[in-house]
Amino acid sequence: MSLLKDYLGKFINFTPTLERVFFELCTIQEIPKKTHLFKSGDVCHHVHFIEKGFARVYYLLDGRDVTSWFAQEGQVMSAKDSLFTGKPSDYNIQLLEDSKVISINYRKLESKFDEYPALERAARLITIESYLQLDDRIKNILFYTPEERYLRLLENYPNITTRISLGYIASYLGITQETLSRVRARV
Amino acid sequence: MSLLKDYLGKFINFTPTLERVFFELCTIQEIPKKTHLFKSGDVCHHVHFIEKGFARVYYLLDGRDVTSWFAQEGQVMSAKDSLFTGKPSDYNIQLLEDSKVISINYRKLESKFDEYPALERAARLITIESYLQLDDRIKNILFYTPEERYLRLLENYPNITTRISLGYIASYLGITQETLSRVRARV
DNA sequence: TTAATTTTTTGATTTTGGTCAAAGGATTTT
DNA sequence: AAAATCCTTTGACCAAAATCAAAAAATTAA
Repeated sequence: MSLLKDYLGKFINFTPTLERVFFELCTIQEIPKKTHLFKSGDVCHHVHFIEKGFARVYYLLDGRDVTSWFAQEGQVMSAKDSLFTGKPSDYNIQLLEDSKVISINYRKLESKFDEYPALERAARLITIESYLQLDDRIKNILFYTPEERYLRLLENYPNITTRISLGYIASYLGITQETLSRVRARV
Repeated sequence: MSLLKDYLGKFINFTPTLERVFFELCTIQEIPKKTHLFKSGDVCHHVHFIEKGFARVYYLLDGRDVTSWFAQEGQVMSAKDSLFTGKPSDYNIQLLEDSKVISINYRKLESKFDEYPALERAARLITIESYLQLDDRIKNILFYTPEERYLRLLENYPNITTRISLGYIASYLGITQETLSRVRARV
């Protein structure tokens, strides 16, 4: 649990009570790679925190498999389009390595907000963090060439090339794997 | 003020006290077109609500002017990359029509959250709305062709072509204005 | 109303990245 | 260890959009 406590520490000052209330909403699991934590079309009720391992969010559009997000140790992920709306999601979540995952029941968390405003504050701040990540992603897509996008991804995930296969990285960058292979040959 | 009250009504149940506290943070102004509400490099402390008119968020990258967001009557806009971080923004905000703008002091708003959790809740829900808008924008860019993106934009802003010049729309769609002109000729 | 400016369209050409296909490596399974 | 599968690279060709340039249309200012 220690990575999760570190992560949340940026957003909340845990009292013993708050800590107990929060961690009662969590379940921890060891899950083998390739497992799907979530499938598109379902409604998402959980936020997943990666204690160990690597996961991706992706979607399928007329046969194409497009990765839209990665999460490694110390990061959260969810099908937020569904989590925030209660509607079925466009996204899937899949583990790319054997992982240790803490899943937080977001519906139960929401139900604590009236009693524990500190939890609602943490949720707000984490939503802001998610917003800023998306904003960065859009800047990347709109302002930079594929080569620049690849280099910037490597800054955020220095070891991604040893952990994640080329095709997933390419689709995250919005290019084909052939193009990424050529970019890589150049740099 | 009535558009703003309608907008906020989706996120908060105003008591007379809350309403007074909130609207004390607001200033309303009539501002001529082409005025900049905000310039990149500055730190943003306000959220702007468009009561009347049209505005865009854009940034400049080695000479290119790229529009990243539009807001018309009933919508909010801000340089959120700065608003949420306190760092200088990459974005500019400019009015494209003579407008009536309500500006909300976000720093003062934040300072009310401890005393009025309902305000923090509204802020959280509006942040979620912003997140979902960005998520939609990314899906648009990654999944659809320029022609499809244009048609989808028209669904959200049916009258945009009569109000906003082609170049701004093109850069929002991630294409050149020549390409948009040809797309338009086809449809 | 005319002149000036800005916006939009059209054309020719170039560039970038996509597609299709196949070969080479690496990893996993039997 | 061999076979099978999966992942990555390379090549030839193609398509979409960018770029450069200029003309036409619309808007604004004089």
